[in-house]
Amino acid sequence: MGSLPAASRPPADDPSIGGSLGRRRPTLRDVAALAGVSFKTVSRVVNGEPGVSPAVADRVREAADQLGYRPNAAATALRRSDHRTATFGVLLEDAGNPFFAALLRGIEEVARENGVAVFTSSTDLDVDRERDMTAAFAARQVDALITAPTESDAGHLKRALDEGSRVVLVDRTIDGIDVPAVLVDNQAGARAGVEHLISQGHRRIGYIGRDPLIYTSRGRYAGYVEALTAAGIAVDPALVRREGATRSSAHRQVEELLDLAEPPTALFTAQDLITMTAVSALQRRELADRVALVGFDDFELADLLQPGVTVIAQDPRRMGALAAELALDPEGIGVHLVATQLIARGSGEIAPHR
Amino acid sequence: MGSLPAASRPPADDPSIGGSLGRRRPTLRDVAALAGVSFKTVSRVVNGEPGVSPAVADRVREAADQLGYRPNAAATALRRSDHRTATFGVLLEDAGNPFFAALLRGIEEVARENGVAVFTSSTDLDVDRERDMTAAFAARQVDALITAPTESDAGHLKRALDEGSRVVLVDRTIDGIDVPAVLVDNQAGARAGVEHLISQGHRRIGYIGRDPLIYTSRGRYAGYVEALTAAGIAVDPALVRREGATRSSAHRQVEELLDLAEPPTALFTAQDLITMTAVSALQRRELADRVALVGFDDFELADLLQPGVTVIAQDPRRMGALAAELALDPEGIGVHLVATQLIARGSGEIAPHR
DNA sequence: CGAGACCTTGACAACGTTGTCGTGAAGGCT
DNA sequence: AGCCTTCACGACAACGTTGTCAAGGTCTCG
Repeated sequence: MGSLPAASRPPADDPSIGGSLGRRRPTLRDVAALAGVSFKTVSRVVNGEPGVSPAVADRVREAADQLGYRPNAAATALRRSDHRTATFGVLLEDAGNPFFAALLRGIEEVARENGVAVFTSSTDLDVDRERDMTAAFAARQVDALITAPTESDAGHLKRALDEGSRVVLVDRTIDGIDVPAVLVDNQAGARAGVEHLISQGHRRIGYIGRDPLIYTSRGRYAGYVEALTAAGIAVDPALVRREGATRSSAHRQVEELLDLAEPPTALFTAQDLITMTAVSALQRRELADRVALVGFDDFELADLLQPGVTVIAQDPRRMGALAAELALDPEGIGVHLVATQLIARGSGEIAPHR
Repeated sequence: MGSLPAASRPPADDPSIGGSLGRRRPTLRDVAALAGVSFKTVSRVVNGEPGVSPAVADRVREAADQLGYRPNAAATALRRSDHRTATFGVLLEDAGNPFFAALLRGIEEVARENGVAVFTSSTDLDVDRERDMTAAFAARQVDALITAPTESDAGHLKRALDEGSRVVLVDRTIDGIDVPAVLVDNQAGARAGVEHLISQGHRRIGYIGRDPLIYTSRGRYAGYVEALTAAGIAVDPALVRREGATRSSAHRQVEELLDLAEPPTALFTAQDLITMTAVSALQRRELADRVALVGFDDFELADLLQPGVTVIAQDPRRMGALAAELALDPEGIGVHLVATQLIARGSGEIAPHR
């Protein structure tokens, strides 16, 4: 939205200094000198503490505006007894993946509304990187670390807790640590998706997921098994692929299933990138209209493909917002489940073909 | 060894390795006490400064490891004469948009390799939000601010410069400030896209862009005009829409063009979201095979749509990496152009229909 | 009109680190 | 042997802020 430039406050009216270099940032003492009070009084005014007469407070505010005073965040963080920094660290698998990108936006939104700045980093499921960034964020004394942990020990998170940061898990949880979490019921979601396929008459349903080390992968596979079992269909290991976590591993596994002598009549794909890979493979083989497909995670353009892709949609933005609220609330606790939703668009409503 | 209450501060000469909660973070002094040296010596070892004998250095490192010492970032930032914080601020339009998400990943990558933590925020083109977050990042003394500025005055960026942060522009530039920038030649890219349509025989080519306040919108429109003019085709204002910057404004404008009594035979869409909107509208009207389409920005699944969508692709990840390198290099300077590339996938190769 | 309570303000220490300088010991040179 | 340099290390100030406490003034009330 092209909003017009709003009224802008000019910085210090100091045209004398042409060179931008070397100008020291004004401190409490500078403001105090200009206002003719002690620097502690300025501190009080800036922080809205009581005990300053209105007249003095006005004078101080004027001086602060004139100099363009801004508190030094490092000094504040260093000195405050509660060690609050108004900063979160967010550690997700991949900020480039639309699911996590939306999740990040949800966090950002709530953080901004509360004056909190957000550190971000992507782990790409690399445990070392995760540990390094956790340490980097903890060293910067983030008030909270919001993370989708890679499966490993929780030591680094415990340590972050020890050092005074809150920890909130999102999308994934991990044993050995008791912190609030925002999750979806992966098992129920996947079960609903597979049941949807079964209700179309499918009995040979392929499953393509990611490494069982990933928390979400386990739940989704359990939902697949549960749906089949409930329908009296035996789980055929030949139709199950759950290795790796990359595009190329997804690609390979999709091809493997379709290359079977007796290929599945439907596919359940357990993540957005896998679903896209499956669409690609089905299209290339001109099977998009013959093999049914339901994917976990909604994604952009799913409705514009031919056929539209039926998905189990999450609400990552909401998950992020919820996680941020838990991070803000010192009393925040417990596991919060966000609902999934089946969105039928065509690919999941294809009847079995041989 | 349980000092239970958190209120009192235990003397730090307690080398027990118990995982007690609320444990105060060890400081230089704690390590020094354990190693039997002065805290300044520990500081030297930690920072790899010379002037410490190997034997003492080993002893110090051992003590630091045992206590799990980590430097306090706030104290360092406060005290250092160069005010480096090993922190960047990144301010983009929308971390949820795949273009900016990839750009962010590019920045993250380079930052991580150099031990730099990254603050992120999305502006949604809101000038106030942009100013607020710039201020929030500057208050935290980021070493560099990497931003795709919303069109407005550069005052807040100048001020960030004044306060000692480097500023690097990415994707967009702005007048009144002389800082390094990573851009693409929007005009040349758009021109190539429109020429591609002209070469298929199109002469009624619609243009759907965003508010001209956005830097990239101006260049892309100029490329459209340039291509038409070079081919001797008059620019027909009836075929041009460039208002707003939202999905709904894009949607409305696409519909308007297609509703014309004499609609265009081809569309040039100046941004990924607009392109997706156009695909959606064309599909709904069953015109996807009759109206040609070239879009600026590549996007996921563009090759799987029917027809595949011809685009002018950028390389946002590389743009981000380049911007981060410029941010790291105190000598970094100048405008860096990253090439665009036309990727033909079908939609841009449709011949004119009436 | 005096005593106590309250209000406003300032002086000062402290947070954990880096930068500057001093000091004593060891080593090199004539 | 005497002097100067170098080396290893420590003492201390300083960064800009918040927390604690005390000083001085004003107000209330008996």
